[in-house]
Amino acid sequence: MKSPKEKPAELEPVAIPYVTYSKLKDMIYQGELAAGTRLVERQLSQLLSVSRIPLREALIRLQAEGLVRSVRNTASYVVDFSPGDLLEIYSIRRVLEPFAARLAAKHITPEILRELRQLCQKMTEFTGRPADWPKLDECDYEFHRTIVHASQHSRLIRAYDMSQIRILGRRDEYRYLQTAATDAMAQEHNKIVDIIASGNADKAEKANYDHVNASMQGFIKSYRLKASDL
Amino acid sequence: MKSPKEKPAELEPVAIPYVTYSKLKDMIYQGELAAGTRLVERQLSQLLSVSRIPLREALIRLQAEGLVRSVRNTASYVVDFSPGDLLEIYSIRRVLEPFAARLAAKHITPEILRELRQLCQKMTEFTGRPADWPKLDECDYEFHRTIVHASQHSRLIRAYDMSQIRILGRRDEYRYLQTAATDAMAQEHNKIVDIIASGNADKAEKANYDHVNASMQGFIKSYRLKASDL
DNA sequence: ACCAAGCAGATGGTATACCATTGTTCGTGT
DNA sequence: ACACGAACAATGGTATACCATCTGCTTGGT
Repeated sequence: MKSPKEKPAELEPVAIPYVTYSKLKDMIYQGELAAGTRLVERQLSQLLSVSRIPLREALIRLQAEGLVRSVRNTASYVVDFSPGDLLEIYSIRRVLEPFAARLAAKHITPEILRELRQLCQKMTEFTGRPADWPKLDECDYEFHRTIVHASQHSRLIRAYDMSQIRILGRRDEYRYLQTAATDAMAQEHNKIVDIIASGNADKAEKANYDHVNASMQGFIKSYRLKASDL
Repeated sequence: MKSPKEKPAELEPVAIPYVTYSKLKDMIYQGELAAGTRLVERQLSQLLSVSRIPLREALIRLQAEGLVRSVRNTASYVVDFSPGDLLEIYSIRRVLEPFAARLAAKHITPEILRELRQLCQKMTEFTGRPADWPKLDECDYEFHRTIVHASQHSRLIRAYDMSQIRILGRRDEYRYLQTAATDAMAQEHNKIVDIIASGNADKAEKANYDHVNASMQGFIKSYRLKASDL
């Protein structure tokens, strides 16, 4: 029960540096802070109504995560992602996600399963409608991220979260997506959930590999990249 | 050529927060800061002759890297690694390193190759001598880390560096190592280098997988763990 | 007209000081 | 004797201020 006397102010139940970090991260992924933007500390701290200390902590975290690049005694910049970077991201996904799917198949719970099915359902609302493809990509990211977290493998989760995978949905390379491809993607997601639900680790691993690989090959084709290095 | 007039002091050519971070990291991996140690900021900053600001930056980085755990408004502690954690580390190695070996086989240069052979050579000095097995483990780590860096895959490198893989050499679980096993390990390293030198990506991937898997199985056996989850 | 040196403003880096929170100890009342 | 609470000590969190460095512009000389 609450104490009868009023609490003084209940200042900030969550840590200021964390919300600052989250806000900046969202601003970057939402494109509000475009690639290459110079991040001026005093300016940003004023914008977010915090002082420079917690702001700097947020920047350090973003730097560790590879979203911000800092030049000593000069400035920090929002990193830019080249097609080569995106290929790197696809290739690391192709390594991490199948393993995550394997573990998820072993640790799956009804709650997570329900969450995954909801994300699948939500995704079907956006298929076939080009205008909604950014939302579809966000949905795609959430789906795979959920599987990774379901792996309960802390280092795998950290590796995943530090790989800027979410940026794939921020690019306009979904121009290679065809209406049919979005439907296929949704169906593949359903298939992956079914396999995870069945507990078959080997099949889950392969299904997730094939799924990512398909996206990656589409991306390569769309950008006419050479994939021989990966 | 140097300027004729004396430079004032040439204060700190490298960033203070970075050397602080490096020093703390080494102290943790060398066991100088044991698992569970409470890290008191004022105390540590005095010990390392820096102020709290750069020290805190170092702590933030270590926290992001998973070597330090911070409790809000209370303290930071050096993390402790359970056998389950070590198993996690082996399992993530088994995912990351084969991919790294695959890429290394494609990007290998004579310089890197020479470095790898040197590390192999250095390792043979320690095989069969139980007293030197900690050094051998450090050598082992350097070897695999070099391959990972040779992959030239920035996200893979970051994932690897954030997975506390070096801690495997800090544990005393090399009690499962037999003299014969250390020789086998050195020979496997040589074999991996040869395969990478040959440029055969598939074989390099498999060789590295088998190598890590062997260590992992030895560890599982030694600790009587169940490996079914991984 | 162009280049270089230096000056001034902007900005990141760090030290200090103060605030907030937590944990502990000591004292008081039942 | 025990339990509760109040004050204090220790310590992490943050704001402010100052220092160092970099940048760009201005000015003076060739």
